[in-house]
Amino acid sequence: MGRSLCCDKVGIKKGPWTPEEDIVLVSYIQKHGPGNWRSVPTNTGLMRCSKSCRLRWTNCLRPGIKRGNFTPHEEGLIIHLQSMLGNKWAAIASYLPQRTDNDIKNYWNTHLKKKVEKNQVGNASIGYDIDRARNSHVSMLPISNSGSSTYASNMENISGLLQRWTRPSSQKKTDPAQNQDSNCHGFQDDQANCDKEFRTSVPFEESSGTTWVESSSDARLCGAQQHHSLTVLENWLLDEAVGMVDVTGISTGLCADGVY
DNA sequence: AACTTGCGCAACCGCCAGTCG
DNA sequence: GCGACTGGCGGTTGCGCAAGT
Repeated sequence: MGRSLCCDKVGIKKGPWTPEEDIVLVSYIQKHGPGNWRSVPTNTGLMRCSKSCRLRWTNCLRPGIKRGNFTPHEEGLIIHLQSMLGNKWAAIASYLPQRTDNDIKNYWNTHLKKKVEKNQVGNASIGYDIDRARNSHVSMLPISNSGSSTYASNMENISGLLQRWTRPSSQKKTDPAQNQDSNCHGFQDDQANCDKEFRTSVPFEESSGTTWVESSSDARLCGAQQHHSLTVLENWLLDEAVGMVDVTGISTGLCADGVY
């Protein structure tokens, strides 16, 4: 159409995100919520295009993302869904709320595609009841609503996740059943795997007091920098919570009601 | 120990659909 | 109805690391 792409603008930074950039982005979204990505670079001072910010958030920083190996159930589900839906990764990802479409796409391209081609994993007997899978996430997934809506981008999901995210740590510790529901997608077999995930709570300062923000810490950040980023981010958040750090004037914290 | 190869995955690119004025 | 614009999606690239030689 002749218009320039956002990423073509002069001064737009590309490449891997730094921990500092992650902090700024997370802080902003904590405060304003995801969405209106166009305003994110402007309001945060990040030298990134809006698309890059959205991608970083949805693929790496948003709460509830599960990292690590795919379980046999997840694997089977992806194969089954791929055979049914084709390369509709966003649609497939809606059945695996802990996984991003990018993760699923990468896993398919690097593992499952070869497996299927070699018939190491048969199409038959995957054993998944798709309706059951869908219903198990009915409160989180927008599948039946609009075709363009996906898990990763759905405001209800984000706010829902953050509502769980902001559960006081004391409640979390004393209510294991609730612990499971947010990050496990309903299959009992997978719950065992979810239980293995190491989870932490990071305190956030909030206008009305301290909110405990929980996140799955197995690998919330991405790539080789993830461990470093995680450490820096958590340390910063801890420091921020006690007023030791002030980065770019952006205060961390959730909206008063804990929802965007 | 040095080099090569393959893999995993974050990030980018380009297109499309939806929305708004 | 139309064009501008934004957000979302799928395909692809390229970097970093681990395994192999």
